[in-house]
Amino acid sequence: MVTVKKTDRPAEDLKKKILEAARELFLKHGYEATSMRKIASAIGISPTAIYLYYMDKSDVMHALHSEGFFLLNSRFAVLAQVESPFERLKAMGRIYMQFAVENADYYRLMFILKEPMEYLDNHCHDEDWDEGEQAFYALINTVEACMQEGYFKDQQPHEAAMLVWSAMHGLVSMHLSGHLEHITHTKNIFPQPDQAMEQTFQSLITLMSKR
Amino acid sequence: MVTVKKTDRPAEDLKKKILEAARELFLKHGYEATSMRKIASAIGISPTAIYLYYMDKSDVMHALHSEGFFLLNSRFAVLAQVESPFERLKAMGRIYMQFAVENADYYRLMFILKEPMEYLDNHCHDEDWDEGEQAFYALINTVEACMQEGYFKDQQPHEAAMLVWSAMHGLVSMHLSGHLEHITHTKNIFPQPDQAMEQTFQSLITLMSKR
DNA sequence: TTGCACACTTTACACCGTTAACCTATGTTT
DNA sequence: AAACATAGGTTAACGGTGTAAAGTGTGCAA
Repeated sequence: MVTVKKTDRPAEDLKKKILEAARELFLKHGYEATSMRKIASAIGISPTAIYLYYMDKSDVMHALHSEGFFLLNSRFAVLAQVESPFERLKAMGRIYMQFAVENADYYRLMFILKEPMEYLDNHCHDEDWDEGEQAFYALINTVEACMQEGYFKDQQPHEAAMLVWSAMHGLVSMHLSGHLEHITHTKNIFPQPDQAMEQTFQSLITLMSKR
Repeated sequence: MVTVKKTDRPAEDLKKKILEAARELFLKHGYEATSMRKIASAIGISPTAIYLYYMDKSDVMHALHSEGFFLLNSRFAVLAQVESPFERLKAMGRIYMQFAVENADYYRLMFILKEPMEYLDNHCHDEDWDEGEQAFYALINTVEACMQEGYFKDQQPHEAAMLVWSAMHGLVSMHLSGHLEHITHTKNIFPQPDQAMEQTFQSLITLMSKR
């Protein structure tokens, strides 16, 4: 028989439904509020049925983890349009920042929570982080191009790239954790506390602009 | 009777014992592995007895949170010896980095985990974060002094200070989460992956050195 | 002696991730 | 057709979590 089987893989069908339910719960209520039991009841199956398709909770979350990197890289795609290296670097930072704010839970899963990282360590297939590494390579290349225009003098490309990433991650994660707002709101340090992240980002650009 | 009562405040005595047990468990096994039941059994009381002295788990953890800030500020004390503003800034960064590495769990509790922050928001006594804000003021002052020597040109002190803190926090938290090592080890980007954090720190100093 | 308040325990509830055992419908082999 | 095997679930259970409510014993005051 050569006809396409309707129910070729009902299994994979349920796997998708599980992931969809997990994503919906995760994006609505965050990591910890997304339990195996809730995922299961959302699609009307028993909690243990999930274990037929995923090894454990961290495996489910890892699937979302990968989705996040795909999303981020999709956003980075527009950077190909930006010719000037330094402008590209700035745009990259802005996209990164926007992604983190608009997809806070994804960001936490990708860069802050340790569970997906532990999954990678335990099940040791590194190809899953390829999307992440790919983005980092793009950053290094952009930094390298900036150096040819006189930026980041006396620096190594990979070190400068890591520095930029660190600064952006630090800024963004302090915003997401509430520490940034806590500091900027309680005392009269920042004239416009609401724009603390934006202003700090500008400050980074100013610092990097020096040649 | 004017004699000193032996059991003047057995209550506060037990409160201390609870905190000691919590600290020991926390520093040995981390936040999540420190449960109310384990704390209780460590000192031979029932789990619910803790609730006579602390509102909930986040309250207990908040006590350790405060300890962490006290510890960090103690380390910062030596900075008074450093006269040169820029040298002081560098030393501040190094101390911050060392503190994070040597007291990873404290650092997570202070700057990454959201539970202690939620406690502050819910129980709204801001004086607890004073130690944290104090440290940030010290950073602003140091940055301001650096500016008088020509550093951080075209920047606002509070913005530059926030930038420095963001960069340090980003660097340190990516180290603690394992992301930094993951990136630097898997591919041959960094010649000496083990010193990735140190080298990125140096890169920050190089960037800040420009006047 | 009675009564009461304090300090703590016991019990209980509603969750959690995960394992092991069980069921049942479908399809295949004998 | 009858027996069997397997896929694709289920139910029950274990050991854990934070926390609320009710119960208990002891010391002290009236």
